[in-house]
Amino acid sequence: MIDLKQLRDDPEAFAERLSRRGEYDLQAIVDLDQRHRDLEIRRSQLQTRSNQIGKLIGDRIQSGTSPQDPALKELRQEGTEVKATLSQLDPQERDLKTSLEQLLLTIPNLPAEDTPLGSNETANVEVRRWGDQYILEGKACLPHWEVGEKLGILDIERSVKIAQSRFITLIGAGAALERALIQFMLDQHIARGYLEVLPPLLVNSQALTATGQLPKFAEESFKCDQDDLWLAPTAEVPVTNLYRDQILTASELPIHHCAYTPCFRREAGSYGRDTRGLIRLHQFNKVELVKLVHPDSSAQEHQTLVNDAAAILEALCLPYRVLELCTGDLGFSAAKCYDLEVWLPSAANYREISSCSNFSDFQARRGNIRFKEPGQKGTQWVHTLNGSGLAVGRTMAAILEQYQREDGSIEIPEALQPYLRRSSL
RNA sequence: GGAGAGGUGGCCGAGUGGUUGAAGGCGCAGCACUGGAAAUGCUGUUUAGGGGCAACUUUAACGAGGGUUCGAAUCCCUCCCUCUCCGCCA
Repeated sequence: MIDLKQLRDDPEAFAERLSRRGEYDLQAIVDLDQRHRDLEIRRSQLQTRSNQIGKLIGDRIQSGTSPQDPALKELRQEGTEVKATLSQLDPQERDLKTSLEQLLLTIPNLPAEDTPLGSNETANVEVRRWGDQYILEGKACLPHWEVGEKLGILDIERSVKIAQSRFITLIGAGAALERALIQFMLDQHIARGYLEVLPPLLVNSQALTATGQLPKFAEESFKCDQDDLWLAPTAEVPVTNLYRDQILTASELPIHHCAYTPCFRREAGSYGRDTRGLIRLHQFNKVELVKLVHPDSSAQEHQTLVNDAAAILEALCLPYRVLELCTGDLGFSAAKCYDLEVWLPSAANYREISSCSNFSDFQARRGNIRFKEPGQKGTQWVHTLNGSGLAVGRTMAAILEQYQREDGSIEIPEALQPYLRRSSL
């Protein structure tokens, strides 16, 4: 949620910053806010009078006046009249407030001051590369799904029978490899101080609204018909919402969580893209990193988040690059975002494997997640950040290609061997 | 699914119509005591919105919504959620 006061105080500056992302109608919000406040002033003045009358009558009765005394009749009369007016203004004000809030929920986060300008992914900025020495140009390489099927470790066709396209079944060593990757990633993150959680995979509308998937992106998630429950598109949703409506103390920050969960996405609008293999599935496994931090340290926490995700790729000797997303390519809730892209030999290109975002106070406002500085008045919004650490299926894809031998067998990365208890597939 | 209990401040927990934003405790902050700390004592400590340069002021909030009343945390209705027991299932 954007900061309404910030918009009110300097609409031009606000509009300029937001326009770096794209076109949004702020005027409707400004107008609605003005109307709402005008009405609130009138309503609360009347309410004051109503409260005074109640108090006056109470005081007189306390000091001995009979409740039936005719002197009270006039006051009662006025009270009734004021209340009648109030009963008209009240719902009007509430309607304005609701409309205002609904509009506010559709406005994306402001990009950070230093987020690179640009309207689409071509303007993203490469920050660094790692592992160039592992990239073998011109290496003969089967795409991971072909190698996988040849080895009998993944089954795409039969998965369609069970569910539909974009679902996959892992078999034998494939299942074990996926499990080993999950365990390996979690162990790495836990060793770096992240507290593991295993949250519910179904989340309610309030939770999705807090992290920003609702109301605008309802078609991206699977919905349960009978209940107000959705299949979580990412662990970001349940883990961040652990803290919804909470007031933390400053000393509890930062909070670092890691979580392995399956993720469910409808991938509406991506028909025809990445139709083969492990890259784009309706259900995939992911280890997620989630942070709740003090605003003062949020930029630094963002850097370490990226490093913690990248550490997995380095431990697996998978070449990658880091992109900083431009304003036009930023996700709805993000103020700043780095993508990690892993090298996929079959495509001879980099492919997103982690997205590390700083949401500043945007999700905290929507989810009402605050903290208190001991001894100080009032509360502040926490900053939330998260990133994949990593997308497990895509990691598996990268390994099946990067570690592919000429005979089609797969070498197991050294770091993973203790988990899989074998050195090749 | 059947029966019962309950939802109050950062937390626990009192409170059944009139200065109750709400006793008490915990926690937290300040002060005193101490070489320093613990313990102890005293004092303070809800949040959100509006108006105001500010001091300040006003409104709202005791699960949610509605009703009764001049006045509701307290009475009535509806809904939601949690817990316990029974049944069923993993």
